[in-house]
Amino acid sequence: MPIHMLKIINGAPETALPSHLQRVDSKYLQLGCDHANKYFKGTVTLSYPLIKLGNGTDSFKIILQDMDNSCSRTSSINILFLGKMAKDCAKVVHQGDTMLISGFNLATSPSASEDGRHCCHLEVSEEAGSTIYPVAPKYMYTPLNRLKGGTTVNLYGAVKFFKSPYISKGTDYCSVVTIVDQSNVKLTCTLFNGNLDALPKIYKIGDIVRFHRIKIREYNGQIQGVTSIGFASLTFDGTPGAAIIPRTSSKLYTFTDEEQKTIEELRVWGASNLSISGPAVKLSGVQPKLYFDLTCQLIGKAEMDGSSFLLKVWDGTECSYQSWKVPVESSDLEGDKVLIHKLRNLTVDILVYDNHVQLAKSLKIGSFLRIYSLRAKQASPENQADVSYIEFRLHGGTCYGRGIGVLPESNPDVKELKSFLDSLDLAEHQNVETVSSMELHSTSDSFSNPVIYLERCQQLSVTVLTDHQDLNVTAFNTILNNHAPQQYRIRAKLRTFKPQKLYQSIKLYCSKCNSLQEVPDGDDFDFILQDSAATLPNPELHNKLWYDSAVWNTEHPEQRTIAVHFVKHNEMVQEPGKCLIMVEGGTQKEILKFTRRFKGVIPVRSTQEDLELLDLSAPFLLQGKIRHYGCKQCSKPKTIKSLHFLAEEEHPSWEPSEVAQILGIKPLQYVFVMEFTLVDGTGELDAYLFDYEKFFHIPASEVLSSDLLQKKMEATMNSLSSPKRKIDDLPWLECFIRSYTVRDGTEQRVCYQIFDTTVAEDVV
DNA sequence: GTTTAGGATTCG
Repeated sequence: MPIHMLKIINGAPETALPSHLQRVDSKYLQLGCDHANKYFKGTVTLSYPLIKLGNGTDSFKIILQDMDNSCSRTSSINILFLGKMAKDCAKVVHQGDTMLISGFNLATSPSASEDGRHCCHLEVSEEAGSTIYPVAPKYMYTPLNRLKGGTTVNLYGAVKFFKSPYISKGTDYCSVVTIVDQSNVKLTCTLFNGNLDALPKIYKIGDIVRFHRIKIREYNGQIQGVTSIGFASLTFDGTPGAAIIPRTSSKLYTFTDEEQKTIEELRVWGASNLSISGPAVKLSGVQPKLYFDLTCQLIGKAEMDGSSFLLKVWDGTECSYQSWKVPVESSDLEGDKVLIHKLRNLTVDILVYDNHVQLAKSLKIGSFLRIYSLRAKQASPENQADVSYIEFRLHGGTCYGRGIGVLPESNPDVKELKSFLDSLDLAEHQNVETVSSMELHSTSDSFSNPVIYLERCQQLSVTVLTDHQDLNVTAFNTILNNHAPQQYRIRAKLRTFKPQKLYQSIKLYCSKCNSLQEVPDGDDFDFILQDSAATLPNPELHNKLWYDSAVWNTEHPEQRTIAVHFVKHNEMVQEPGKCLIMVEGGTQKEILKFTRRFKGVIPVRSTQEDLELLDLSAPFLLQGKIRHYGCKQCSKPKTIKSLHFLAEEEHPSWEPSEVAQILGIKPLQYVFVMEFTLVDGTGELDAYLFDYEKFFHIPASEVLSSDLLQKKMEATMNSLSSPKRKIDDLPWLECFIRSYTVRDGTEQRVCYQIFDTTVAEDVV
């Protein structure tokens, strides 16, 4: 390249100039003289547009003035750049520039009589062996707090914000850059150029830019910078101490030692005055609801519709969340199909929209990209809040710098990414395939086919997670190898469950002593009632201050005395719907009749001093169809008298828990206890369901007394699993499970329990 | 020597 930048310090150009060259005064530029070891020095007073000559050669004409002999008429001379040099110089030569030219041809100027300049002109071309030494002008840089509208200035600044060049609605690329300097004043510049390379190559907040010939003007009361003719820029990495390598498309630029100092000072200032983000987010670290910049490699792309475009990218890490797969015909996908399939667990699909489509189309497979302000959106199919996955979208517009930038291979981040990608053992990320490829030979079950397995992972689950949405799905083969206790999110199918007779799943649980017991059946209650009927009601205990009593005798089928005590409120017996009663001597049938009319029924018997509760195998309270039991081990029943404290409350609610507490009863809770045998394609495990009502959306307490609820539960279980259906046809369940250890004799065993999981509403 | 955009996210 015969254009050599000349470093000029204190106006002395000789540093980089070959020693054999000698300066020639314009008056000695004469035909017939030997100029082989001469150079001409001049300043550009005028430049003409680049034109093509009749023979197709490019030609660029400027006028150089020898400023040291400017009084002479011949000090102005026409210079003709020809061929490639014309093109190169037309881009970089500006009025006011000073340059040295050697190896030129001298020819008679055809226009000398009209323009009054030197009678010869210089022809400058590669063919002639010309070399140009532009002289670095002494550029002045304006601090950002000294800017005035209507001027064209040179600036230095640290990048506070930028939009990577994008295709504007006009004819050019556009890049918006906000810079700031030590004056803490910022300037937003709107830069246009039809040539992408002419815009600054900014990759990160904190990069340092140098703008030459940027126009300052006012817009909406604010100062802004805009590109003007001759705009040029240099960009430097903003990391303090990093090598100072200018990024520019310019073949020709000045750069002095002094400027190195400016850059380093700005770097250091920026490091503590700009919000420079921490380590870049990798796919493995992506969090939902996040906007982030992704540095990645493009491995596939496909046109979707006019307003969206698919990019398949990877960064060598596996996204820790399930990410969406955009359905696309293989034939519509550009890229190496084998590679795309091989990397399918490591790639993510990104849909880019609107204005980004055009740029996306032009991206080359294999190129390294930085996608700015990419949205990681957590999404779920309708009514399936538990099935969440991440959608990667680059929304339309350029807000917050949203866009796509192509990074050169020389970029340090790209170098790092490349060597990381090269170091990857891809087999590690294909465990699904490894496991199933063996199984594929023995079964056609698509459950073990990796592709279908992955597709299935995106299918709806019949269960919903009520918490821990951020947890990732863990495969059974991992869980089964881990130590307890841990918590996992799983995705599996229900191969079978116990008990098959669903009513047997209802148990009574004491949260104090952790005991589980069967729900007593009606016969037990009958037996206890009969036993207590042998004790006659004590008349001394009738009609107390806080209850009224009614007593009657029955003859058939046997002789009995029944006493009903109506608990009063404000010295009045309340309407039946609000009234709690205590019953002595009744049968189960009679008591159940009372439960239909009264707020609550407490079966009691008389002692000499007070009424007391029956044996705790009988319910201590019946409300509606629900029988409330107490724990025999943990309860210390008190006499019934204590109940009047509740009766005196302003609005006695007769909540079972309150009744229990005042009577010294530790109430038992109804629970579903089931064992689910789950399979996920990588293994099988048994997990207990221990649940009051959340899982089935049915209170365990009500199931035994409701045919309807039992049918509902049966229907639910049928939809989750059925021995008649193939495992393939069974739906997915997404659950949280926790592992824990139990001592089984001398051995420790790991068990699993389902929690924070419910059956999806539309399944029930 | 025009226009583009002129910072400030969420639909797909």
